[in-house]
Amino acid sequence: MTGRQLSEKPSQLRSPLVLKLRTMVELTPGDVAALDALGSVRHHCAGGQTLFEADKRRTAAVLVHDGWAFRHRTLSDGRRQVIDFDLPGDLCDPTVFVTSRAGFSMQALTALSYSLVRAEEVLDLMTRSPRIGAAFWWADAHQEAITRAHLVAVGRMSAYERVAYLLWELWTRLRMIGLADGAGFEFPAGQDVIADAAGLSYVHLSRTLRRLDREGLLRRAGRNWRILDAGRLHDLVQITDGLQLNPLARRIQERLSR
Amino acid sequence: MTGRQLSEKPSQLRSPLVLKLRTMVELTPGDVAALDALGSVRHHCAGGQTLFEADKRRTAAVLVHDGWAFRHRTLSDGRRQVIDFDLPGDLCDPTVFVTSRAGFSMQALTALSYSLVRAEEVLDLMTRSPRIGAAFWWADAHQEAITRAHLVAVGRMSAYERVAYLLWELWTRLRMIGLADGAGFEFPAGQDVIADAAGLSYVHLSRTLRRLDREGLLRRAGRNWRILDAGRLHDLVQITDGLQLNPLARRIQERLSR
DNA sequence: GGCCTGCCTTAACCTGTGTTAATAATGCGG
DNA sequence: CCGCATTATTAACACAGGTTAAGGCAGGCC
Repeated sequence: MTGRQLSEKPSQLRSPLVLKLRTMVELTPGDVAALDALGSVRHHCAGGQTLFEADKRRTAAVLVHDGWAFRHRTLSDGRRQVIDFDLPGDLCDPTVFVTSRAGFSMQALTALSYSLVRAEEVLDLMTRSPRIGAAFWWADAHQEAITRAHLVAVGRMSAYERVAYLLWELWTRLRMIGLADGAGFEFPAGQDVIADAAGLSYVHLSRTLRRLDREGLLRRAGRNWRILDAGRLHDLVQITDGLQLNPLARRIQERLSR
Repeated sequence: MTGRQLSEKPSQLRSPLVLKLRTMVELTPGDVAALDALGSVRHHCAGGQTLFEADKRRTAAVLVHDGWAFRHRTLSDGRRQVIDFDLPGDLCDPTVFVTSRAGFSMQALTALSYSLVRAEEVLDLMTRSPRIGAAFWWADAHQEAITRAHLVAVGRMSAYERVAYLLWELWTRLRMIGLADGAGFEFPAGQDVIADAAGLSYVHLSRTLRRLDREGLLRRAGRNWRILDAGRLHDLVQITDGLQLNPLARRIQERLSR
């Protein structure tokens, strides 16, 4: 829409990748330009499309610009665990830069606009700027924290708590990128997918959502979900680390920018 | 024991950190010397000791030289999920280099010999050598893969499969570092800890281990566990990624060493 | 050697979640 | 606005795994 300018673009027009990495590591204008270039070629696909599959070789990460996707692993008999949802600005997964095979499959949930970030380009950038290396590593660590909390939820929480946890996580992440407000958010996933994320059957997920409704925590109208009682929801959740951004970044930045 | 020599030390005397990182990224003698220095101060603690706690600030990672530890997250009512076991050579967790608070607690399982690797030192090293940065990042990505597979196991596998999965994971990792052979391994954890790793009650874990025994897959004598039928065990497991080392490293190395 | 203490095992029982299947919404193309 | 296909809900039932509690066994200590 707006032409590229020589000076700083207004941040609204920045690639979501830059916005995200920049929250953690202070980037020089040169870094920003290099990162912007990474996300410059846009691809599109329809909802339901598979972007890559587990155990296949890969040389590029997927940077989501617009739409939702999810990553999952499916066992030979069809049982499926959704690892995580991917939102605009998410890099799925940064691990590809140091690893050659995907540990999971990735599928678009809605129509998706994305870029492919080639591992070689990132490694080149790393050589030139340790700040960029740290920023990508941080993005990876952030995902790791999310996965870890997910493991705790699935391993040790009841269905009710687990679903609350998932809602909380998504709501928090969406608010961070301006796609949700204090009231709630649009959640484009079907209950089968949500159930596979929570490690529940879709029947029990439905029961559980109904209970959240009945008890006044959540109200749904189609894909529009409203949080009615954030306080009680948070009480159920307990683990909220892995979601908050992390102030050590300032320290990293000082170290690396010398 | 043996004095430090000017030339290459025999690899048996190398820090397990170097051995591990080197499997992935080709390191220069300078890199190796720098990494060796990281693990030079040894600390010791008794089994059961807590090394750090979730949500507390940290500035150093723990590098295990000898003994077992585990990382876990405990909910306010005492329910506990073991995230992972830490074996000699493991860096727990590399995430600290880009993150300021632990997402979990760490506890020694046996008497432990370890070093503290300060984030600042690693960041300094990264500035000097992108290879070292990539190596640490890889170590982090490797842990992430393990956690992810663990999530799938806990979320979507039956108790029987899940325990098989855990055994397989530990056995594989122990063989990689020469602490297990084709027959089995020493597993110093009590059943309460193993149960919390599998996301099961210790009673059901006991039942499940008995079943593995009854069906001829596993035989235990105290802490000594022997795998009797690796083939059938592997069939139960399905997911084995995250365990194999990864040949992309060669590519990284080429890129970074120019 | 006997006791104590901390595991591990077993049994009986209970409950949360899965399964199957029928019904009700919802959304979509014509 | 109707009919079809998909997705969500509900109900009835089954079962994996949790809970409680009672032994058993081994190792450490006096």
